[in-house]
Amino acid sequence: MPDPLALDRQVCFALAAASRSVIAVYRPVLAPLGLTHPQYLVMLALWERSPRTVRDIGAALWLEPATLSPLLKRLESSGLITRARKHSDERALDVELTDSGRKLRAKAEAVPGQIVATLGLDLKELEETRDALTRLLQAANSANARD
Amino acid sequence: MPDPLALDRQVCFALAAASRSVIAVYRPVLAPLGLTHPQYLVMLALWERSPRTVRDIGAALWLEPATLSPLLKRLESSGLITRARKHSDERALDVELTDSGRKLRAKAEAVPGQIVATLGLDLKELEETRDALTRLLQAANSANARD
DNA sequence: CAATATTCATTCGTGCACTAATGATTAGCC
DNA sequence: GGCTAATCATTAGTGCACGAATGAATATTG
Repeated sequence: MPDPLALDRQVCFALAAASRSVIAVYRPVLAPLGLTHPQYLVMLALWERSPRTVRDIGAALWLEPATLSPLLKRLESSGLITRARKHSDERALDVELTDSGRKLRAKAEAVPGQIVATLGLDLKELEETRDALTRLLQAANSANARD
Repeated sequence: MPDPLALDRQVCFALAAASRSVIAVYRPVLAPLGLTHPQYLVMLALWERSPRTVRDIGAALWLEPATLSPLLKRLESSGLITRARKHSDERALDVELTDSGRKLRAKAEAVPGQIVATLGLDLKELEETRDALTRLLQAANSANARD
């Protein structure tokens, strides 16, 4: 009878460790862009659509506004975004790309290829893993919403 | 032509978001045990073998000593472990379970089942995802060791 | 055996990430 | 129109997580 508490049988351990380790692969790749990994994800969200509110970005990335608030200030002081209250609703904050922020996209386009090459994994397997993770994310989000 | 920077195509996003969201599922389950998720992983490592040094635990969990040092102090003040210099090598620190720490294992045995039930996912798919993540972890660790 | 290098844990500084509390603004309702 | 409730971002507080620097102890090497 296998031990259900064995470390190498835990999904949560494989998940947490893989997440940290893959982010570590991104670190030297993103450093020349002046971005951390969470900042990179925010930029991906803004390259898809800008301006967006803090809440909207949080919904896309599954991050709390409390997490984004200081992060966005750092992106602002890096000159990649602007932060300004929405005219139609003074509670909300419009986060918008600057020219510099838009320009950064060209450099970022090389990132995914570099990561895949560094990992040295089959692209097909990588995409299957991503889809499995997306299903897991949905299941976990449903569970968290139920509580 | 699909956009390679689209958020929902990024493995790193699915990975990071799933990791955070699954840990959020653990939170209410671990709270009655007085443990955070990283603390839970350290306890798993110690239930497999005790005493262990900081470095040894770090190697098992892929965590830096700088991360573990304060975490272990918190586990010590919770009364679950003891911290003492090794006699054979005064540089190293022996981390050892207390009676209270050993006893906690009984309660922890219910955790994996609760999580799987809450996620409501097929156990077989979950194990396949775990194995895919383990391969990804190894690939990322190899890449990080190469730099 | 003595100088040097390595190893181990810790501390410091920075940056997430979450919960709970706060304050400002808007929406809903009588 | 004014009360109440909901919504939005921010702040405070706690706990990871990492790189770099530190200091103590052990290995290694000339």
